[in-house]
Amino acid sequence: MSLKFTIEKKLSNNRGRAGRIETKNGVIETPAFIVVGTKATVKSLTPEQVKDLGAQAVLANTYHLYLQPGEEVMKKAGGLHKFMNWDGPTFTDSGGFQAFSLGAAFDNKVGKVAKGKDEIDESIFSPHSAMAKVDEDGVTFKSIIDGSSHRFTPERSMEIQHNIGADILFAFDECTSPHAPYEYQKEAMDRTHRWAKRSLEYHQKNRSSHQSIFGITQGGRHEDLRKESAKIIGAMDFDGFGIGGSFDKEDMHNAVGWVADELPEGKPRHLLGIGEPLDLILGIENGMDTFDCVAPTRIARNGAAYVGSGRINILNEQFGQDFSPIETGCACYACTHYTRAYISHLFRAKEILGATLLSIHNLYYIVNLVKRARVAILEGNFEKFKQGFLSL
RNA sequence: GCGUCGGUCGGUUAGCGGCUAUACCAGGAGACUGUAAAUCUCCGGCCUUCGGGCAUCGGUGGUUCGAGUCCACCCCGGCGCA
Repeated sequence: MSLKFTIEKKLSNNRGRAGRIETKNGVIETPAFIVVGTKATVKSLTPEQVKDLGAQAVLANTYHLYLQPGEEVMKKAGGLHKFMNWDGPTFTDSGGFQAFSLGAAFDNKVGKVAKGKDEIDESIFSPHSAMAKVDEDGVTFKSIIDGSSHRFTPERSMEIQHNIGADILFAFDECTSPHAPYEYQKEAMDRTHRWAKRSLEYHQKNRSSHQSIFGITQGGRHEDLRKESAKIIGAMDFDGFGIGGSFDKEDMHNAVGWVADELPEGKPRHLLGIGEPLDLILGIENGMDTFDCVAPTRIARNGAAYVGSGRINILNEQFGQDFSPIETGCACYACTHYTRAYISHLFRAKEILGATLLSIHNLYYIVNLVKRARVAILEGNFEKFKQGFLSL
């Protein structure tokens, strides 16, 4: 096993812990927010900017890099680190999320996090779309670039991930819709377990020495499924675990806790695709070590910035003549050099620097929120830290 | 002065006798959770008991069951000729 995980300190009254993941390409001090760089780039930022704002690792995507530029280019380039000039640990997601985003989510425009049980609507669920069809052996995708057909199986996803060459890989899974009925959640979960076994076996036979694999647990919003999945995946010989699938917003931290209790304590746990401030704090409290999420960079490109415990839309009329920083007191590059009025102007003028500056701020905000949680755990005042955040 | 083409939301514009007058941009607001996303949604004349109701296409008349659309005159603008 090429990855080393050590726990430095645990919360006395809850599941949270601080630790470190050591990879060939560097250390991740946990809990940590992993920045998403789907196509081997954190959108609108250079790797130096990503590093300077405090990020420790990036996560790219197998589906996207397979389509463009293709695994041969990734391999010839010497792997993801060299190709994108990222000096640090890297992850690749397996393409399993695209089974959802291009499948059940594609036609209905639904997210993986439902706002509450009242929002669940099984009538808008269908397991497939014209863009992604799941069967027992794998997923047939259409290319989002040119519509051509492509086939992912667990073995194929792992092969591509080996060629991309990240440090931490994810087993191929099926992410389902929060609107899927219980029966389908169970079906997708059972299939994900079979795929996990196949992913692991392929990986163990074919991996490069520096590469580790995380298995992904599923189970949607159902406690029995979540626990069952964590038990089964947790018993497999993975280097760490991803917690995937859909959630009830209000119940997410509970679901994460159910899973954490079943997973082996000595291996790292990554909460896939979760990254709103409160979700991060509750996730950490409930035993999650790493996170990734597109939200900080996506909402940045769309003009929103994290401040305090909420958000502002920089395009709002009131910021046009507001010459204060995005957030007073913030130490990020954007806040120490630019005003809301300037960034608002950049967005109105459709100048790309606006996206860059808000991305820097949002990533700094999120990365540092998680770092502060780590420090709080190490210093034994996590509860105070959490209450401080909640009172904002 | 004559001829000609045109005047529809802040701008550009569709509509060429019929039912709810288009679309894009600018403006206002909201959403975004393992990136289909520098994207998407909503608002934008007045009144409303939220079911709707009443307006509106430069102006005034007219033709017609019915006019942004056809006719007459007027106002304004572009172009051409004097």
